[in-house]
Amino acid sequence: MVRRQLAQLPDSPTLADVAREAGVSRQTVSNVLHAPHKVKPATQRRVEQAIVMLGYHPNRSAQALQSSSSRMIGYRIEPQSSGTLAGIHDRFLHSLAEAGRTADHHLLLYTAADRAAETDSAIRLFRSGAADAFVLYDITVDDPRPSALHEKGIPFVAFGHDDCDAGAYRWVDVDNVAGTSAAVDHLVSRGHRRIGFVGWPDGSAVGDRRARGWRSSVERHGLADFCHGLDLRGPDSVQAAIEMTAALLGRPEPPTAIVAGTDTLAAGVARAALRRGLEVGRDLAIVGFDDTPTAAVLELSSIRQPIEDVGRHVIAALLAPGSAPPRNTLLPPQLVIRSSSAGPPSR
Amino acid sequence: MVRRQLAQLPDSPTLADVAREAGVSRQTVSNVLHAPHKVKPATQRRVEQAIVMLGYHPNRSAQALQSSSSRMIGYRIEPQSSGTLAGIHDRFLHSLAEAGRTADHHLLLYTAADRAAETDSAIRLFRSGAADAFVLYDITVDDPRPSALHEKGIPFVAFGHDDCDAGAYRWVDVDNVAGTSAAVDHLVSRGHRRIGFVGWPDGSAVGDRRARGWRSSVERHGLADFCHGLDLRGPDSVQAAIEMTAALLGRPEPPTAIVAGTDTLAAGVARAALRRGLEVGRDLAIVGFDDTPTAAVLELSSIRQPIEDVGRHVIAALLAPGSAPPRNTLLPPQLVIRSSSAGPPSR
DNA sequence: TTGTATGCGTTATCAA
DNA sequence: TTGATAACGCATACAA
Repeated sequence: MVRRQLAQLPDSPTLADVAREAGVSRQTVSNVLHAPHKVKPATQRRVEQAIVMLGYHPNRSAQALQSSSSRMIGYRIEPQSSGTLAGIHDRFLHSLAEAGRTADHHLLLYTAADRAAETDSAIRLFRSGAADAFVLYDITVDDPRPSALHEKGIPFVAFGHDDCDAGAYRWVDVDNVAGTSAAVDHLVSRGHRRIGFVGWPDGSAVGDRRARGWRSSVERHGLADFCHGLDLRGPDSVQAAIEMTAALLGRPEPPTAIVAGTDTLAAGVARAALRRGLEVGRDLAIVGFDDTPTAAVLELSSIRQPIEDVGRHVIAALLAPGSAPPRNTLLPPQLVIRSSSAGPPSR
Repeated sequence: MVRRQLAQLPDSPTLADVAREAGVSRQTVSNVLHAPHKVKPATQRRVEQAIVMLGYHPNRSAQALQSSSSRMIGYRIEPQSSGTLAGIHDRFLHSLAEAGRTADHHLLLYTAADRAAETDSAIRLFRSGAADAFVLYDITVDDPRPSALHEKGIPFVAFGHDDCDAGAYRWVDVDNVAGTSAAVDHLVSRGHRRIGFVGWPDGSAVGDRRARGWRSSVERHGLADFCHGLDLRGPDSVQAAIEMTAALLGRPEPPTAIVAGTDTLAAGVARAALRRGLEVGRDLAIVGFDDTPTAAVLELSSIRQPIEDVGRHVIAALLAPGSAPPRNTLLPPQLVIRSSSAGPPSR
């Protein structure tokens, strides 16, 4: 009563209100919603009319309390999307939310200072019933989170995986090896033979796979000799890429094409080429990774991750019965060709 | 019992468990948490020990049911962040989540096909008690959402505002006029006199303000004659900016500097300059808007929105008592100077 | 097919 | 200061 007056608006109608309106018991209303076959069609219609008339919506807190399931999926959002998700984080988040919607689940966003705090928060959210399950992303080598959550019996699915404990938890990932591999295939088909790679230092799960894809494809095409020494590593920054590219282009036999581990690096490669007076796409072919907005702006070819599919698979795995064996999923990326890799090698 | 066995793990401890462990009543435990002054220090300690020992966390569903407040803030996430939030959406979302955390509130993400569906979803979420309040962003002229939510008595705060009904709801916004105005000031101080503007067509709340900032500053500096006809508009795309810039640079007296309404447009301006053989920062100065990652990559000067502050203010307004008069907030942006506007005009 | 009783975990009211 | 009881809205087992 008091609340009703304070808020200046009627409280939401409850199951009991609907029952009263329809002249039936609460249980009958509940049955109409959850087991319609148990209710006489006429009654059913009457109840449904009452529901519409009153604008009734089941109270999720009450449902959650009763079922001990909040239908909320926890997701930690980082200050600036890190490494592999930079530039496509938006798409991922939206795809998760969209996939969740179809199953009447919502995303619960939370923040944490670091991975330890992230795990702590997840445990607290789970124990307090605020979230039923979690999505982890940016899985690194020896990531402490999967085992921490597993130990507490907290359901989760990871976007990304570490080869070491790939079987220990459920994950969805994009086939990064196939990505850079396809980039090399593409460049080879354009006539390139000296194809360089600019990527992250060894030791990161994603970076290592992207490097491996480049190497394996180069070898498969029998270009290992041509590409010897054309594999440089550094931090994921424009500046680092500029320096690495300068080194590559300064060689006696410089590469005619460069595959970059990220679009940020690709942007640096392009910048370095321009500074040297080379025209991107004619004098030097470039392929980036992630198909970020920046790649589109710079007209850089790039490997596009099927993020929307990742989101769907993550949610599907999350809502699948936990007893089933982990069905992990590796999704193929797609090469988006733009002008930066359109032409044949000029020398 | 059954659930306990199925899940293979103990249910979270409840208030009753803590009470039993500490040898007190449930109410006493509740008092320790909410009104510690009512409890004898010794009892208090005993209860706190039991809480820690059992790893007790209050059940949020039960709290929500009892208090009819979910401590959830609804936020619609769009497929690709639109217009004004492109490139900085991540930062905004994180700042909201972070600001909410300090008040023990979380973000609930939902999706919707369009604005009508967005409003419908918000109403449903509110009525079902899933969210207490909402954040709206990308407010346009004649935005239907504020009035729709207001009409239903649903609390919300907007990021952005429409001048027409600026007093009708609570909002937080960045001073876009001040942004482009500062950009012009900066360019004038570098010696530029013919300063162009490339922006969105008239009719958008944000775009109009950015254009107005440019114009007012140009006039204030007495450069209206120099800048006559240097104000072009088109869609927010690289291609459009290229075309507009080509037109500007093709004039008998081309501008020596261009302020762009967004970083995307600024990227197009830069591209067009390069195609014409001009060096950005030397032959043509450019200032973008939003300080997106793309601007950083291209070394474009840009107006940076204080998104973290916006998030804080939005949450603060949301959690402030609804009866207080709307205190709207206009935050100043900040010019980030990079090489694209470093030099003086060359001609 | 429909109605009754009970419990989910918490907080507020009231007695002791 | 502490403890018993009711209520929040829903869903389930059970009885009619």
